[in-house]
Amino acid sequence: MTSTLEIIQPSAGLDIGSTELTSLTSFIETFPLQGESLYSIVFKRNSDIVQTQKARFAVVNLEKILTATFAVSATSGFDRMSLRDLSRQTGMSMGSIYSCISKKEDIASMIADIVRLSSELTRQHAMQSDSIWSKIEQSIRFHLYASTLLQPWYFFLYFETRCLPQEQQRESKKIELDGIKSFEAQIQDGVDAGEFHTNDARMVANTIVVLLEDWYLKPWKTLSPWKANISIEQQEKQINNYSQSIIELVRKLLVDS
Amino acid sequence: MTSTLEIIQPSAGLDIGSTELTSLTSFIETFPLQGESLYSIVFKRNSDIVQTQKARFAVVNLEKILTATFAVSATSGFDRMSLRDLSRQTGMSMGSIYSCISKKEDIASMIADIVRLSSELTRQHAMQSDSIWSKIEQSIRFHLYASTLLQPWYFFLYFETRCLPQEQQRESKKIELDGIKSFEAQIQDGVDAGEFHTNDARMVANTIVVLLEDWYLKPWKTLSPWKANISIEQQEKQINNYSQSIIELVRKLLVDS
DNA sequence: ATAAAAATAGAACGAGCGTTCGATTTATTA
DNA sequence: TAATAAATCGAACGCTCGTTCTATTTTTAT
Repeated sequence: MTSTLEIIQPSAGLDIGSTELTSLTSFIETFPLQGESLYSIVFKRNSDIVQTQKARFAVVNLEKILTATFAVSATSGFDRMSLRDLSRQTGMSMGSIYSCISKKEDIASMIADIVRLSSELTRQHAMQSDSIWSKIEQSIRFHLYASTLLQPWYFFLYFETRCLPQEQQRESKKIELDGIKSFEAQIQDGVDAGEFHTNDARMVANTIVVLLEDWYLKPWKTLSPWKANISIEQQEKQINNYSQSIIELVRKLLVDS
Repeated sequence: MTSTLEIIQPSAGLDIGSTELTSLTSFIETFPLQGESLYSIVFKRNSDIVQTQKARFAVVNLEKILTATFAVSATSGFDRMSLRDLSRQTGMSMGSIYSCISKKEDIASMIADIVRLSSELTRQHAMQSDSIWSKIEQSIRFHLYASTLLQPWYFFLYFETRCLPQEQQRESKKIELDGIKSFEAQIQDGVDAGEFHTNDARMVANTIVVLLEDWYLKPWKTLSPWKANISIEQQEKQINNYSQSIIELVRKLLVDS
């Protein structure tokens, strides 16, 4: 059996479009990891684990399982969530659940896989920009958009990393470090080109990353009160406020004085 | 039985000194929540739970239990840590463990209690400064010092909040929000007094808080490579670097331009 | 409509959990 | 030093967990 870790082939057929992103609405038009196709992707990328053969059944059941996992484990944690809880919440029998997974841990692995894929897409998108500043700005925007649409997924991976096999735990840490390094490199490029001024590129990079994390980790902060069924327009407004706040903050740290 | 939550009486006998803090070394001289006395405090504050009567035994055993809890749950999480793990790690029998606690959850409650107490001390300390800027700077320094000495405690509470009873969960969230509000109010004071310039005091406050959290949450970031037995001098150096970085960052956001 | 294949159901199993409790050892007191 | 109290021990209990497995139902193909 191939480990989930190895199956990551982010560029495999997924197109993220090439336009400059300026709104959540336009992001939604191109981002592949959402709606029904999200669970189709989960199904395809875990075909070695999922015993159910017909996509029609698998996609529906994976959605049930993952949605219920987010709901239950957000309050009680993945370890405390029993598969009987899951069975109750989804209305599926044990047998059905176990035809989508081979063991409980698989659920966490599938989630981790999608978040890693999303991170990979973020990186790819940023590389398309030409100017240094635009690269930074687009990285921030794309990350905020993606982590908004996939909020429960990002949240889960952050808090339940310890439920993954060690290899995947290390991979998750690595992704965060890569994110910091990537911002740091871009900032350093700007400094070298005379566009920015700072003597602590890493600190600025790190600040960006923790502010991005804060967005999906703390929906309860008054910064972005996460209501159940908030309208797209309101979401657009909030996310624009926050991305503008981050971008202005970074500009102050890099450009002023 | 009194709930752990109600027992918090931070000012009860604990003196935190009144000098301006400028180094970890000087902090260590006055901070009460460290060394042996830390576990004496744990014992006293949980006398309604701990069945062991003689402090001589209780303090030693509480230290064993909590130390082992930090070690085991840092990698596998509190839920996965069985009391048999704990028994093996501490060399204590089940009976001994259960004379310090009445149920597993008590361990988490005791830790939460100390972190809350530490947060309360931080707030008290900051209020002693006279100038606005000094209040902010001292809050940052005190928080970094305290969360360095109590790193496993802070880390545990952040990741294991969900193991606590709901009432205590809410209390933990509240403490973070209070921290943000407190910084925000101080910044706003500065703006009103004409000392600072910003149109987003909350964003700056929030940035400070997430950077402070980052310090104890991510010891593996190259920012502060957390070695097992790092010398006090090295720790002093690292913590000074980081606090200077935060303070300079805040200064740029509030003072420049 | 019938036969084959796939999906679903839920009872059953063994392992490991948190917790209890009486026996035993160690410490304190007179 | 004997008597009492406190601390420690670890086997035992009941329960819930992840997982398995066979019978049954539903879907698909002929």
